[in-house]
Amino acid sequence: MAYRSTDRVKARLSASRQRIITAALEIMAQHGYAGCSVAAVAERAGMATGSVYSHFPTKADLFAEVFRIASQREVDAVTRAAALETTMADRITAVIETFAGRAWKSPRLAYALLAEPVDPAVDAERLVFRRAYAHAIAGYVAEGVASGELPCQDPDLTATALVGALGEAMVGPLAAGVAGPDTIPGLITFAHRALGVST
Amino acid sequence: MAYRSTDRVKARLSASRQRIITAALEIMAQHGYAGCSVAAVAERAGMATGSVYSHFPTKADLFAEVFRIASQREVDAVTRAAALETTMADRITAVIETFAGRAWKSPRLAYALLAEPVDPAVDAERLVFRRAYAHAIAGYVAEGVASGELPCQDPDLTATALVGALGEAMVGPLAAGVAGPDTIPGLITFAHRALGVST
DNA sequence: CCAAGGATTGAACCGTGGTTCGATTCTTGC
DNA sequence: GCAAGAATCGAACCACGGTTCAATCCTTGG
Repeated sequence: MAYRSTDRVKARLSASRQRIITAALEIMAQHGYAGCSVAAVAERAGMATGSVYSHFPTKADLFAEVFRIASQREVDAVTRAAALETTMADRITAVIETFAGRAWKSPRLAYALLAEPVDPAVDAERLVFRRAYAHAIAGYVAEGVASGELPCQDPDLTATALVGALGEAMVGPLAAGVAGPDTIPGLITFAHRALGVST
Repeated sequence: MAYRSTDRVKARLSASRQRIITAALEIMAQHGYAGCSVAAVAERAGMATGSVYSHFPTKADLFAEVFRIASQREVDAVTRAAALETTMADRITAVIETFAGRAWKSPRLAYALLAEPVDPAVDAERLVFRRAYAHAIAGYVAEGVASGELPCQDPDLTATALVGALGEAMVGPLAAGVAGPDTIPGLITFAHRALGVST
């Protein structure tokens, strides 16, 4: 019995935490990190500004977690899509289509995750994001090299460069606000060539 | 005679401007944009903080110009190096070696130009920087496609992606502070494959 | 040599937005 | 019910750094 109440408290606590994080994600998707003042997040979460600080020691900590969650979501989507394919070519295609497709659907969020100016502490989390992508892709590359489907190469370097290429090709249009998914085929060709997929 | 004095004043004016810009560049190369408070720049330029504002209306304006100059320098170095070569393969090699080599020599400056958080107004200038690189590369690609040295492709997209790839491959190490020029050969191979240079 | 004009100074100002903290409300256990 | 304690509130606080401006110094023309 004693712990029932404790549990309830904890449940409420994490409920508030959750509300904060959700609010932050929604605002990011709508107005980017720029719109995410602590006050704005608190308001959308339906609480006072100060209350945020009983759940997170600092704004940077809050957004480090927010970025972590959002990034994980993206990476998961990409790896899930890639897992459905068997050949290297198809996997890479799936990676790009998923990555780019999701970015076009939530351009503001994509821009925030990829390139928007943020606190250095949050920026570090973004680096983790990019590295997670690179890591996933590096796995596929290594596999492809091992199976002979791809020429010999440093999987890590290739993957990093590929992430950079994708990011750059997206950010320009995303920042400009104008663009469509019409660059995707070109990107796929580029990636295939870069990896050395036998045609 | 009347204009002699005017000229002298102008000369002094632009001399101060020059000193400010030089100071800003030096501090950027040493401590990045983060170290570039107006006060710090003014001190290194040997003048009072307020004097900066008789030469630039705003900090953002000052650094827009600083970024423009630094970027131009980089792009020039790369195009100059590329111009010495004749085949596409050699040109791309020159581009990467120059770009990366210079970055390794002034990592703090490279990081500032490529990725460090800055005012949005300055960020815009950075976009110009990247596009200038991409534009130069796109020219080579188009040439290569026309001459049949490269397979058919959208030169702009390839160039943009390549700039992103180079940037990403550099920024990680640059941000971490630890790295050497040992990734350059790998990058060159990547770029050659991505462009479709016949081997 | 002297006034006039402009450049230079640097301390004070101010807007922004993250952070704090004492007062208040709500929940919990007796 | 009632006291103890936690969670919440939100207005006040504060640091930071870009910007301003009245006083000062130099140069220039007569």
